[in-house]
Order: sequence, then C-alpha cells, then structure tokens
Amino acid sequence: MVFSRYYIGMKTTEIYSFVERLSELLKVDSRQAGAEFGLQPVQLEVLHYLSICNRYSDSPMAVTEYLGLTKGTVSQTLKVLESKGLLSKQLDVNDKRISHLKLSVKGARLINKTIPTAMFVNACELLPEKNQTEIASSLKQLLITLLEANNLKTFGVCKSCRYNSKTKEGNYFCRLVEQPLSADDIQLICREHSNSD
Amino acid sequence: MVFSRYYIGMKTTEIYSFVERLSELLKVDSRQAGAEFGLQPVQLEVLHYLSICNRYSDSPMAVTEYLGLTKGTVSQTLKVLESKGLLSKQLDVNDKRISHLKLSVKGARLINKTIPTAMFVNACELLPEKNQTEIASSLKQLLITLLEANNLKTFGVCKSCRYNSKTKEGNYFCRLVEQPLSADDIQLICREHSNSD
DNA sequence: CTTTATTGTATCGAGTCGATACCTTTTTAA
DNA sequence: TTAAAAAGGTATCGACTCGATACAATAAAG
Repeated sequence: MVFSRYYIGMKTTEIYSFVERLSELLKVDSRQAGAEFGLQPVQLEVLHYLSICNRYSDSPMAVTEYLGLTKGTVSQTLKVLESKGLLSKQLDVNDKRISHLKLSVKGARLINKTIPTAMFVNACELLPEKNQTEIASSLKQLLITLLEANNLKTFGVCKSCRYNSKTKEGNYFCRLVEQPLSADDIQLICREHSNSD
Repeated sequence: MVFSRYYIGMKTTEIYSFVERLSELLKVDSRQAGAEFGLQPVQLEVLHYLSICNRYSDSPMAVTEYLGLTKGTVSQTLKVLESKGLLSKQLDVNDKRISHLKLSVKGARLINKTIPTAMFVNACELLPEKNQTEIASSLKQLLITLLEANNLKTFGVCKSCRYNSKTKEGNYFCRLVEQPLSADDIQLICREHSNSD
C-alpha cells in the first residue's frame, strides 16, 4: 500500500532521518574496517552473511536476495572473495545449478575480528544493559515492520520459523526441506524463513 | 578507547546486525527512489542534507564532513547535481574560498517527494504512535552514543546547541557566529553543533 | 611578509552496480 | 517423452562512487 505524500507523520520523518544517519556512520566505519584487508563494505557484508546463514541459504542467489543486489554484481563480488582465499564454492550434490559458498578459516577469522565494527563496540559497551535491551528491541520491531509492510523476505533464524518443529525426542525438524536440524542449525538464518507469529 | 575482541557482548552483536540490515534495506529503497530521477543514493543524501542544514553549514566541506567522504568525491557529486539543475552555488560574501549550496525549487520538490522513502512510510504509518515514539527515542540514543563514544561531530539542530541562547526579548542568538537566529533557524542542523547536555 | 591552514577543483585507478546476453540444469507442461 | 519455461550462475559493458593525489586560490598566523 502506498500512502499519499500529504500525510506523512513527523515521527516517520524523524525515524527515517535517524536510520539514514546511522546508515552513513555504519558505511564509513565499515569502509575503514574493510580497508585493512583491502575489502569493500559490500564484500564484508557478504562474508558476514555467509557466517550466519544455514546450509540451505549459502548460494549466490541467496546472497543476492539478502543484499538486494543483482546476481551479476554478486557473482563479481564472490569472484574477488574467492581469489583472496576467503571462501570456496562447492557444487550441490542434488542440483547441479546450485553452488554452496563456504567461508575459509581465514574468512571466518576476518569476520570475527571485524564485525561488529570498532565504532559500535565502543558505543554499545558504554550503554547500560537495560538501554541495550531497549534499543535492540526497538530496532527489531522496526525491522520486522519494514519487512512485513513491504512483503520482503525475513531471513530469520530457524528457531522462529513456522516450518520448524520439535520431535518427541526433543530434536528439531524443518517441515519445508524435510530434514532434521541441530541445536546449532536453528540459530542460523534461512532464506526460506517465515515468521511463526 | 578500543575494547579487546574477546569481550564483545551479545547485545552489541545483535544491535550491530539490526543496524546493518536496516542499512541494507535503506540502501535498496534509496536506490529505487533515486532511480526515478536518475539519481544515486549518495546524491539523494546530499540533497536531503542541504534541505535540513542551516546557512553556516551548506558548503561542500560541511557536506563532506556530514557524509564522511573525501572532498574530491563530494565535489564531483555536486557538479552532477548542479548540472541537473537541482542546486546552485553562491560564493560567500566575506570568505571567497567558501561557496553556499542552495537547493533549487526543483531540488526541494524532489526531496519532499522522495524522503522519507516509500518503504519507511509504509512501515512507520502502520505502527501505533507509542511504538513510533519508543523507536525514535531508541534510535536517537544509539546515534548520540555512537557519535560521542567516537568523538564525531553531532550535526544537531541549533535548538539543542550549547552556543544557542535566548535574549530577553525572546529571540535566539548563536554565541559562536554571533548572529541572531530565527525560529525557523533553530530547527536546522549545524556543523558547529555541540550538545548542551 | 612569509608560512601555514582551509576551501575547493581536477584527474586517475580500483571497485560497485544494473542491464543485458548467454549458458547450463531443473522443472513444468504439452 | 519431449519441448518450453524457469532458475542458478557467469561474462561483459557503461555509468557512477570513492580515495588518493596534485594543484590553485584565499585566509589566517607568525
């Protein structure tokens, strides 16, 4: 639904401005963090995504959807990251069109050292835990509303997905791909995620 | 102060991830919003900044500081915007090195029509006012903490600036530039802004 | 009056990005 | 079963961003 330009609330404008400003700061910070390793902000984001997604969501197309880019751009970015030895491609066993992107040890270490960036660590660690919780909760609510209001994929973790179920033995099972999931699995984000509201 | 990589709280990581995701969404949305007019996200941000800054902060250098870019990049961006008739440059009367960037009617109309972007309007207008207020407040707190923890310029409005004072006639006065300010002035952001805590 | 800092422009190379074309594999439909 | 459509992925092109560097003009400091 598109609202008329004549009825935009003050709060909406305020929220937009804050997010825009945060975005600018993050970009500058991320550029600096990546520069140390000769990486662009987008390349850092790709590595970060691959470090938190599950095995059904580590393909070039999934990265494309997550970052909202075109597959051509992503293909090019991946080529660079592969040539730097930060990730490798493995062909899918069942579907020969699909490849799985796996972070190398070097790639994983780089992300652990880089994200979250210094700027955010400096700031967040200064805040009382209560405020951290409030901020995280507000950000989450804004994000979910944005995704739902615009019919975008949620890319949430399996734990909160409607396809995830618990067996009577206490194990997890995804009813979409019809495969069992481990305790680690359900902490990762999935491109097929759908909120269980 | 730089914290060791071994003591990063869960909440910090969570907050970072949310901001990163919001950032990605904003970028995609902003690209789409600008595409209609053949503008890049950064160009839109420059126009937006010029629409909310005061007359002491509308120079190329101020834009450079605000966006965290280099002056070369900004100079190039401004050239494009000027060639499209969205802004014009006016030399400063007192200091011939400085130019003032003024949005044209076309430029101002473009920003009013474009910002906040459709995606944010769609989402925020769905939220109850109470939640909007909470989110805005959390974002503001995070932003201020980030700026202070990293010694960055605040770019706040004159209303909240320590240099701003009220005369006994009820008028506003900036003790830094030693000039009177109007009621409209004190709603605009300034590159010399310093929180009055 | 000379040195230094500030504001701004011009140019170069590396990289992002969207668009398009193309190839291969899988899925769907006839 | 076979032909058509859809999906995943790569390659290439042009427009643009960006940092770095060099340079010019003005202002401020000594």
